[in-house]
Amino acid sequence: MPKLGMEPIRRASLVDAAIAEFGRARTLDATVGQIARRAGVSPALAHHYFGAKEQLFLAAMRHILRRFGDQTRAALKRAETPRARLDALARACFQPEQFHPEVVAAWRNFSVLAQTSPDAQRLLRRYHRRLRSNLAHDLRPLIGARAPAAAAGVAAMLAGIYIGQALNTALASDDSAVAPVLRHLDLEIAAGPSEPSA
Amino acid sequence: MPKLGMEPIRRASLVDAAIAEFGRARTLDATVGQIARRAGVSPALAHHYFGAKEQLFLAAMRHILRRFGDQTRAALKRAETPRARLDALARACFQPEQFHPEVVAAWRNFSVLAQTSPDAQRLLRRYHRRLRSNLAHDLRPLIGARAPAAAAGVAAMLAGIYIGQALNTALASDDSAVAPVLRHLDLEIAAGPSEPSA
Amino acid sequence: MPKLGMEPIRRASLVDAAIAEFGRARTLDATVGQIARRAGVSPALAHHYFGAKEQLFLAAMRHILRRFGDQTRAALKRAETPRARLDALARACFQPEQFHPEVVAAWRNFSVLAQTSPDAQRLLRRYHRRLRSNLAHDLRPLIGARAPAAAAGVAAMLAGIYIGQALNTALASDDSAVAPVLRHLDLEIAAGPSEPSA
Amino acid sequence: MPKLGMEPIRRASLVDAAIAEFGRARTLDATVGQIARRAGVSPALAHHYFGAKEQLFLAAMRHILRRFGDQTRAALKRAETPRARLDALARACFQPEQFHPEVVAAWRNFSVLAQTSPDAQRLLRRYHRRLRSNLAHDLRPLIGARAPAAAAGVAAMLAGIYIGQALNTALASDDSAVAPVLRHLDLEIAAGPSEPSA
DNA sequence: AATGAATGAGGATTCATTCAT
DNA sequence: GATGAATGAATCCTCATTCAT
Repeated sequence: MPKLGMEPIRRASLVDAAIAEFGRARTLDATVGQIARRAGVSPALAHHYFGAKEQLFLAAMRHILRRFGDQTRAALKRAETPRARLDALARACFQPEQFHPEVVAAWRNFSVLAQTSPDAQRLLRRYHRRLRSNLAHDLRPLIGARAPAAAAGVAAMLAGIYIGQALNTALASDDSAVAPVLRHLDLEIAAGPSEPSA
Repeated sequence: MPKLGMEPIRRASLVDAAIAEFGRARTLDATVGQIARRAGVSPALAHHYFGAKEQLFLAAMRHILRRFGDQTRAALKRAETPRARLDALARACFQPEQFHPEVVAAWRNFSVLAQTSPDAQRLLRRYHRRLRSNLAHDLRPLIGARAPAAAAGVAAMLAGIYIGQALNTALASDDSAVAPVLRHLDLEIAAGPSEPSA
Repeated sequence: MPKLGMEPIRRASLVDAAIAEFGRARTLDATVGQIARRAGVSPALAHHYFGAKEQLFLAAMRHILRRFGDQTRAALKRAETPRARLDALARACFQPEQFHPEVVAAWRNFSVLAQTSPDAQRLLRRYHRRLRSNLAHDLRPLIGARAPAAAAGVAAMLAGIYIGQALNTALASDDSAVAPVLRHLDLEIAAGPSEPSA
Repeated sequence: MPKLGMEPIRRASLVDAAIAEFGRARTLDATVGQIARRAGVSPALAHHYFGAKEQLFLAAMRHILRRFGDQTRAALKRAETPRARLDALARACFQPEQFHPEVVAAWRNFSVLAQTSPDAQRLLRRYHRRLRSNLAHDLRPLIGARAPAAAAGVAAMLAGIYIGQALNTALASDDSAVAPVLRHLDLEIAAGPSEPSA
């Protein structure tokens, strides 16, 4: 019983199914067939709406990134001082959702896909750029010209902790994850603006 | 013309071929056939010696990790103070070889493989554990009880920077890569042992 | 906004689109989807009007044959002697339009289709029969009873030259194409009616 | 029970199966699966030996052309005068084998394939070139400078008759097929060398 | 009159792996 | 010790076609 206006519904449910399937088949090879079956449609429909597997993967990752962005923005709005905003940013990266198996797997998929797909690479780089730029923006009032370099350090630490956590099957609470980052922020800020950064 | 004692030679050349093939096919799908062809043998021989593709991949990664370990130990031997050893450790992670395309690709392969292969996961965890333990060992004389927590932060930053670098096609010189880590070490050490870590 | 009387318009535009698409995809696999898109309608509409892909292909070929027939008849009307009519017939087969890529491709499609579709086969045979009959009609005053056999020879040469030309990407001017045929006509006519044909 | 030295056997049987399958599925879409099944092997083996469907098709056509060439050369050897050789050439084109359904279908396949495959196009052109050159070689002693033009006419007639015959399901005996060509040869030769060809 | 929705069937191709030699 | 032979299983993708709207 075909109905009109199904496109957005199908797209969304295929994207959801893709993410869920990433989590299940920890391997990268979530197939179009599996995803479609989970979404309750035929594989042909997935191709009809997304054109190719890669596009479906990309759409799934965009979905995750969009949600991450929304949460981050919301957290930033609630913070009032630069330091509070930096904390919020760090904590946003380690929200429980980010450690759901399917999200972790999606990130892994994504970083692999970025090796071959220019679209994925662009998306991934944009994400990193934004994160660094956000960090630098709030570091500037506190440490001045050293902000960009410090932002890079913080961003690296965030990324490193994320994959470290993602490697352990038992995932730590976000608080223990975020601690080293907060510590690093403390140290950088305490060092003050005068000191030249490497 | 079968010869005696070929086993170690064949194994080594298959491992080399696997690593080389990882670099060529940026995708994960280096096939047994391609690897065998590069090694100048039949795919059947690869199975004969390694049993399965996964084992060949693992052997390749072990090879890379062993070389990394050797280089690290050598560098540590040349350093005399704890701080010098910490520097050496950090620099070892960013030696040019670590950024050769095939090594980067091998790491990526490896982290994916670790999701499904218990052997790979064990190997990967052991590597991380050793790195953190090495760092903590040399941090202890400088900052005391805070050493383990600080080691985790440093290790995370190392990992984060590595993937960040690996994502860029144009790879930075190891000096700019190591800078944020040295900076972090400076800050942690300057803070001294008294201060409690988060 | 469905309108009345759209049927002939849609049919015509689908037929045109089919022919155009034959030219574009040199392969036989012009798909219903591509044709419909080019015609600015949905694939479902093509089925609505033509029932099946094959019927659409047939309609396209009928369209081409009808145009060819019209041009031929017009050329014949302008000719006054039997010999002039034979010339006109030969030249009609090599009019520039017959070498437009889409027409060449349509002929190829058609001759393939004729292997499986009785309708197409019937159409193709009728075309050949008419051509031979036309040739024989004008040969009879010149060579008498040998006319049918000679017509077969001329028709064969016409067909052979057409595919020969169609095979070369650079298509010769119609004059060089028609020359062997005119030559053959000259010879047959010069031989006169008395001589028995094989 | 795999045996050694199977490659040539498998290749040959796949080529045979392909030709047979061309005849059965009058359509162009003889699938690799069908061909492989007929040859008693898996589709994967067909790919193993031929790399791709197109190459298998090409090999099949080369096989047919080679046989045709062999027969032609044999017939030419038995002929002693130029005229006898021309007759032999014409008759060779219409030997019963050339009208076996699978051979007719292979030719059709081939001419379609030539639209998209440079390899097929090259092969097809070479065949035509050789035929014309053979004809011209034996026409020269009889009609001098007009030989090339006359050869083109004869070749066209041969091709035209072939497809004409191939279109009829009931295939005529080779004698009635070759008659118009012999007739044309008679006329051209009777006209002698002096007359300029168009 | 027209279409968006949906699919079943199928097809080329790839690949790890097995086994007799 | 080494390999050629062979395949089963899987995957992405395409397309004509149908149907409710």
